[in-house]
Amino acid sequence: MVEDRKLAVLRAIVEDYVATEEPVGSRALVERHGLGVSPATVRNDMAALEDEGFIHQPHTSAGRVPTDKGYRLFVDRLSGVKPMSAAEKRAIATLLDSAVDLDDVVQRSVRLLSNLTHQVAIVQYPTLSRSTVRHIELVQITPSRIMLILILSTGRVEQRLLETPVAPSEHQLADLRTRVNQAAAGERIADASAALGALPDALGQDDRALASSIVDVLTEAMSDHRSDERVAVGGAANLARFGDSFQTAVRPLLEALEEHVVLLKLIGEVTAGDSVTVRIGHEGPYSELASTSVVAAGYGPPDQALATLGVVGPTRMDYPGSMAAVRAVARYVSRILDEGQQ
Amino acid sequence: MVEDRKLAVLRAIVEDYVATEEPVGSRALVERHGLGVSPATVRNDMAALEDEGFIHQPHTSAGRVPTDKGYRLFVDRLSGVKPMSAAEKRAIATLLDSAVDLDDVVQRSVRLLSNLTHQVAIVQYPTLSRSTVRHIELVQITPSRIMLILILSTGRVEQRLLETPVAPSEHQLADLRTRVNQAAAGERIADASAALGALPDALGQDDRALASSIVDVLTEAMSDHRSDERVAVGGAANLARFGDSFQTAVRPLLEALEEHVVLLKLIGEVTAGDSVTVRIGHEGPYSELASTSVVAAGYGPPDQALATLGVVGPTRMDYPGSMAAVRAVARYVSRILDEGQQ
DNA sequence: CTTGGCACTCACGCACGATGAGTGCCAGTT
DNA sequence: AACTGGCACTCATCGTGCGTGAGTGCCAAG
Repeated sequence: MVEDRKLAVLRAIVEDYVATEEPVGSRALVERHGLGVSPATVRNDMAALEDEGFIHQPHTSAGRVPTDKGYRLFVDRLSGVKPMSAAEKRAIATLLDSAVDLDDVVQRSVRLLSNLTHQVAIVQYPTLSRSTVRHIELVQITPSRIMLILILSTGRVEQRLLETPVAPSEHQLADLRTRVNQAAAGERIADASAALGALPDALGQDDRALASSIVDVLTEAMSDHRSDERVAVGGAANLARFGDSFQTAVRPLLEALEEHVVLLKLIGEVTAGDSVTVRIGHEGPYSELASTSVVAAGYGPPDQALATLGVVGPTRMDYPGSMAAVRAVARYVSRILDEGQQ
Repeated sequence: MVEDRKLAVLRAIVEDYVATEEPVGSRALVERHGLGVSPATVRNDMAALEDEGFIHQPHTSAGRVPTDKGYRLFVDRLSGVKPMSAAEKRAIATLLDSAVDLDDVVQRSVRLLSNLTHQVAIVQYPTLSRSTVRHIELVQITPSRIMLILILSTGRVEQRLLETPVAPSEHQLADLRTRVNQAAAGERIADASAALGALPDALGQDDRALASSIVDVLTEAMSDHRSDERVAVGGAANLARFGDSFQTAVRPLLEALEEHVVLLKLIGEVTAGDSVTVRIGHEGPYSELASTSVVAAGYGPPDQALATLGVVGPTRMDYPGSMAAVRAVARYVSRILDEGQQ
């Protein structure tokens, strides 16, 4: 089928261009890949592919380069996900298994992803919104200061310092500790906030002021969007491999890497739970990043994605490999979190 | 004095080169700066300066460029610290004053420093070693799991999860909580570790196993060097301004930015408490970073530096401005920490 | 010690032509 | 209808040569 060969040609162009970083010509194509036709035939196919917008030549008498549309077709229909080697799987497992806490898991994942893909890796910390309250602790630091510690099911710990005008008694504090835990422990963030909100009214005059300031701080900590926006970034040194187009491509990306909100928007909008999402060049929300692609996946419990992770790189990147790495890491992290939570 | 003018010429060369990024010639010098002599005179001085190793010409018929030795002399004797403007001081104060916790202070400082200097900023989190234990909390999460929370005087909170073979009783846990706090609260890390180590022996058979595993985890958390190595990095986008020499200068730096140990070594070794340390080019410990300079200062209580912060940039950088910014931020952070601790 | 003058060096920019990779098209073959 | 060989054409790249000018070093005079 001629149509099949055209797709094979596109695949070959993408693979060669990704490998060599140079426009690929008809002769080189037939030599490197074993398509059993002559360069002239390939040229015809190339002309057709160019008409359809899948490839593009930088200038006359140069080879062809895939367009964003070409990469899209490649990713959707021509590539599949390259399976990870057993050694890689083992490396992932052992590295992540030896993580000691949530922060460690996230940091190791970033490192892992950037090492596996040789690209910039981004891992979002698990969001608060879907997690539940595991425990609330009130600790008297000084007579006029209480530290509130909020422990969530994901293992995240939020702490807040509270100044009190009058020093509460030991007994009073113990009572409050019991009450807030009864109200909030085991509940989802949203429900816990509501339950806590009703708490002060049920108390006597003496406790009410203290209780309500504690509740205020706790609800603030729960709704704190700062935590939702936390991400870890790694492998920025791989940007040095960008080759050409430093100023046009690397600089905006470096800037984006510091704007965590931007990063989250890049990585986010992952559709289903397990599948890997690929966003190619201009498909993304930022025009400055038109020459970068994003490969991302959600992680967390099977039914609900807690957060996302992924890699960012030039549109000319190894999609099958990156997709495989992202998917594998996402799965392992999900499993680790699941075990840690039981 | 002719010697004085030579120094003035050196200063002018450094300033112009920093500003324009191009080798500076004799004519441009006398025009831009008001030295009341002719280009020929300046040329003589330049020749002398070159003989002494303070400047260097990339090739015949090009202007002069400062050497590391030239920058060193400039920093030591010719520049002084450019005072911050009132507006800048206010910006620092308001930004840092509105930080909510230790992490926030550090993150705001990084942002501040990189914005003020247009360079890569690095802030080390306060070290554990000199801080004291404020409180230890034991929280029963599930029957077989205890969460240990270690609160330090710097505001840092370390948490560890502990699996217990047998579920301790509520009363048992409360007793242990009291004991560990009696032993450790208020003590320095090192002393607290020692005091805790002796604790299990003073207990009855039943409690001893549990106590010793708790103590083990706590001492591990206290001696955990991971925490000592934490740093925040910001302003990496400023690397895009490096102009030439991307591969030679930016890449190793990008790599270093991910190796926090390397960063600490770069920033560290700050001599006195308050003064600003400058390390120029090859003076640093890494040959790959020969074309970068570091401006750093310690912060913390007046007598003892808790940690360091600073900026990293090309040897061709605005030393007076950077030194001013680093010093100002270090002072403000010290003050904030001091207040927060009282 | 400073200065004007002068010869000299050499990076930089530009034009020019040769080279060759790669293309598009067409006529012939299967 | 699909493939192939041939051929003319385009054009980026590279090396060469040359003019220009910024900048220097040196020297003799002030």
